[in-house]
Amino acid sequence: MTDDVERGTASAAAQRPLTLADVAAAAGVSIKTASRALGGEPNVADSTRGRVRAAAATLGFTLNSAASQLRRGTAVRTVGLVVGDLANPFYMGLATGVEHALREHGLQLTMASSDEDAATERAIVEDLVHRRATGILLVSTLDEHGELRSVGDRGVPLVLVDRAPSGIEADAVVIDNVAGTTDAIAAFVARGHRRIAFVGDLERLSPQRERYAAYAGALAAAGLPLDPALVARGSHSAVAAEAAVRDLLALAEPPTAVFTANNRVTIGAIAAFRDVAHPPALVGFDHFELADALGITTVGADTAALGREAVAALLRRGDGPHASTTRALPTTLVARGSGERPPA
Amino acid sequence: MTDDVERGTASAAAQRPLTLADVAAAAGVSIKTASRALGGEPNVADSTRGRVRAAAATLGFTLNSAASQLRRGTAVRTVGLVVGDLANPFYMGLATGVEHALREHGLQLTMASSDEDAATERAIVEDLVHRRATGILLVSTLDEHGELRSVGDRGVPLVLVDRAPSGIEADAVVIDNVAGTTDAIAAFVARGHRRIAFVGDLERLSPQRERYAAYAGALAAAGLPLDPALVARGSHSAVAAEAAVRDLLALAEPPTAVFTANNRVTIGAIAAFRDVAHPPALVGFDHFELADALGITTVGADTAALGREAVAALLRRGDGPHASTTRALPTTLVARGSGERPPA
DNA sequence: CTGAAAGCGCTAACAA
DNA sequence: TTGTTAGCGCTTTCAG
Repeated sequence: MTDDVERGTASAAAQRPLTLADVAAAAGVSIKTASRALGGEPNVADSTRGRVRAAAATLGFTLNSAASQLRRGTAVRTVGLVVGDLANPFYMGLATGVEHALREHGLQLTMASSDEDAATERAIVEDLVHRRATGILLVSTLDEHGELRSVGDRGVPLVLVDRAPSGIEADAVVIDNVAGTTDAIAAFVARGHRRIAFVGDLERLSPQRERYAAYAGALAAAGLPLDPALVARGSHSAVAAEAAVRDLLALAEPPTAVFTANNRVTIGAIAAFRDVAHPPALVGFDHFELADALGITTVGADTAALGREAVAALLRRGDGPHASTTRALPTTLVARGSGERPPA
Repeated sequence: MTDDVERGTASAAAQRPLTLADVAAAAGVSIKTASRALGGEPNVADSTRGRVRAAAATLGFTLNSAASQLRRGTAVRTVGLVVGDLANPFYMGLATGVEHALREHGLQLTMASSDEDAATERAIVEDLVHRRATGILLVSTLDEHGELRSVGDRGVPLVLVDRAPSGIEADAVVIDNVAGTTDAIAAFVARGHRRIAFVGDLERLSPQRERYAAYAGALAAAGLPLDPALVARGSHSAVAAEAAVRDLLALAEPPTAVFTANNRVTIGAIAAFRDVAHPPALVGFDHFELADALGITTVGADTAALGREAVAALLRRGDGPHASTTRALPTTLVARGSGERPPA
């Protein structure tokens, strides 16, 4: 090791971390005065403040937030948003709504992705609790949320987003999946479709289960049979969904209408339809920016509103204990052509 | 004070924040043993660890990361990614690449949006510096980056992403905007286009300036005049871009080809073309998921690779000082139909 | 307006 | 395996 040599050089960056004491000494003031000057407190002579700031800049010093937080007993108010996939536009709309709502309350957002992995989710949540976050908004990848009780027990408000709580009393903000799906299937039925396919994402995700159940229910309500050959679940990527839809199209009796249970699956269906002369009718769950340009009929909720509601629930919880609530956001069905095609 | 009275009540939530001492007392061990048990250190009897954990759970205690961080002198290694718009898929691809690269190095990601606002950007960066982040990846909304010198001076490695540094020596990872744009315009020219429009985002963003300059250069190289009527800059939303493109289409001599200088502008152009029988050729900068399904020719870089490169640059910087580098990622032109339409 | 002393909650060092 | 002591860097008293 050549540490000593390196240490010897005069100018280079400080080896020992700088503290307020160093700045105070350099500026010729007491530690407390330096603290006041740098912390933006009043009652410091302008000249003193300038001298301290200059010294800090010269030395390359910055306040240590861990120390000030410890002494103050209160952190910068920060809310954590934990999602499953940073590349999914659904979460991005959510994040945008969350951020704007937080900004109105002077709260900071810090966002992390669990990559739909339970262990990663746990680590992220644990870190937020240790840091005494002002709150946590969680799109949980867990099947069972009992373990999350400890979050609230340790004083950090938690709101589950998009996925309904299971095995726990917790605030949640979700989408009215049943109404949305029922509307979509009913519209198909009204147009005379009788062979309506369902293409979904992973079954363990509660919105997917709700959408599937609503699909089955809507068929039953219309007196239509639920044909297992027309059901494809578990496509967690657009590519997988595309393959699933191709399989449906290759059936001896293909569906005349396809319901895709989230945005990724819808993208897959669009890809699968590309070279098909007379594709089935298509309605997808989740709105997306290019649906308009593509003429794709979608049903879904306002994701930014979902984010705003989640923040509102969090702040309500922070105000004091009360019964847990689950709010379901309404969906709208937006006709853009693909969903209105008649049976072949 | 009525502390004694309050303390006397049995059940309710603690008023005074809990500390390790409370847990240690409840578990009948010393503070240090409690620390070891909860901190996951070795050399604690399993029975002891269990007792301490149970006590902590009962009391609703969790370690205070500010205190442990202060004592340890080192935080959880966290990298901050600051982007301008959480809803832009370009940033989401970037975030995905960043996250995966960080995960390989055991680093955590925390992400925040400046909303393209300079003051917000400053506040976020300042907070990351105070928290002694392991590094900052910044898509800066600032025109001039001189003020960011203090970030590095205070010991936090900084890498500028997507936008070239100005007025500062700093590591940066950008896209080869000149090559990408030149390729796109050259392809138009090779197909016989002579009236090629440029539709861009805000001029103050350096990638936009580079793309515009490359557009002008490519026209000159082909011996074509730069017609100001065919240039529309400053569309920061898809809606604004749509209007700009409509204006171009309404010209007495409309363009036969349109180059859109980023993904948002491309979306606007697609919308503007919707009801047009014979739209001009279109090439857009930035790849996007639905380009395939829509048959839109795009030129762009791999955004996930951009994120990985940014992390690599950050870690290199963290290893020790060296000359600043700017790396430009190569672009590819992907023909999907819209760009290959001949002049009307 | 400025300063001295105390201590926030935790963990590194050293015992035992 | 467990306990004792000291102190991380800052801000809060309380005095000048």
